[in-house]
Amino acid sequence: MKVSELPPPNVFDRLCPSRGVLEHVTSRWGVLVLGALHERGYRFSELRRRVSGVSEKMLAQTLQTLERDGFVLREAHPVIPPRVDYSLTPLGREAAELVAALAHWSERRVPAVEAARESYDTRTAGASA
Amino acid sequence: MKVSELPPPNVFDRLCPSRGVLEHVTSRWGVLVLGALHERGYRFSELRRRVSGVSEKMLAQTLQTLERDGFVLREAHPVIPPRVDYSLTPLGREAAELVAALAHWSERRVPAVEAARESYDTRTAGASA
DNA sequence: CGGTATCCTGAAGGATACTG
DNA sequence: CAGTATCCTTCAGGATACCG
Repeated sequence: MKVSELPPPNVFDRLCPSRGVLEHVTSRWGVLVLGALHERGYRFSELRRRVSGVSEKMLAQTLQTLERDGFVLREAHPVIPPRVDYSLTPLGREAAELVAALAHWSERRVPAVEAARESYDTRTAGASA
Repeated sequence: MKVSELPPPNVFDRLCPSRGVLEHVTSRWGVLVLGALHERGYRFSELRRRVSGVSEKMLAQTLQTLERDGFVLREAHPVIPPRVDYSLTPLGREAAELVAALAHWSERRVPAVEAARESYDTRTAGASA
């Protein structure tokens, strides 16, 4: 007998598991952690400095989620003081490639976006007067 | 005289404008709206059905943000009943390409992620016993 | 150093009602 | 139909304190 026919994954479907995967990868800190680890491996505190603005709590939480999803490899070394290295798995590298492309695009397009905002604000100004 | 030397945009910097651009593009509903509009233009209520789970309020708010950033073109037709068409600008299409790639990747990798989660949960089970 | 546990606040976001 | 306005709830996420 054949395996049951599952509906094809569809991120636009609220209940599809792919929606959750996408949300983890595009989460506020997930994007930046993947982007950073795409450069190289980092220790916890290095990563905390690299991803400016992230709290210890959110970094730990984000790393756990990414590790559980199979994107991040966590290596704890039993030394004193403790040392934990984080890096990407092959699966995580795939995600990080795409995310890094988006990050670089955002950096490159800042001027265009700022121009669009100014234009929008001008057009919209006093519309409610 | 030359224009002032601005630091190169860097998403890892909490204060860099590119961080905000990236956050708009990767926001919960922004990703899906860009992904949907990448397929074709949509009317408001069509879009609301396409992006399952989004509320009227969040869809309107997301569209406004994306329009202001120059990603989305809004065309209101003065007819009764009202009709508004949304589509991507050239800039928005660039973002949507990248976002759509990420969305499709998420759909394709669901099995790998689910396997990783199961493995993680098994490894982790009873670790606190 | 690399976390976890607890508490607490603000902002995201849903439900509902109303309008052009 | 395509919103806006209002209210209310939930929860992401920051601050702090503590542990292995």
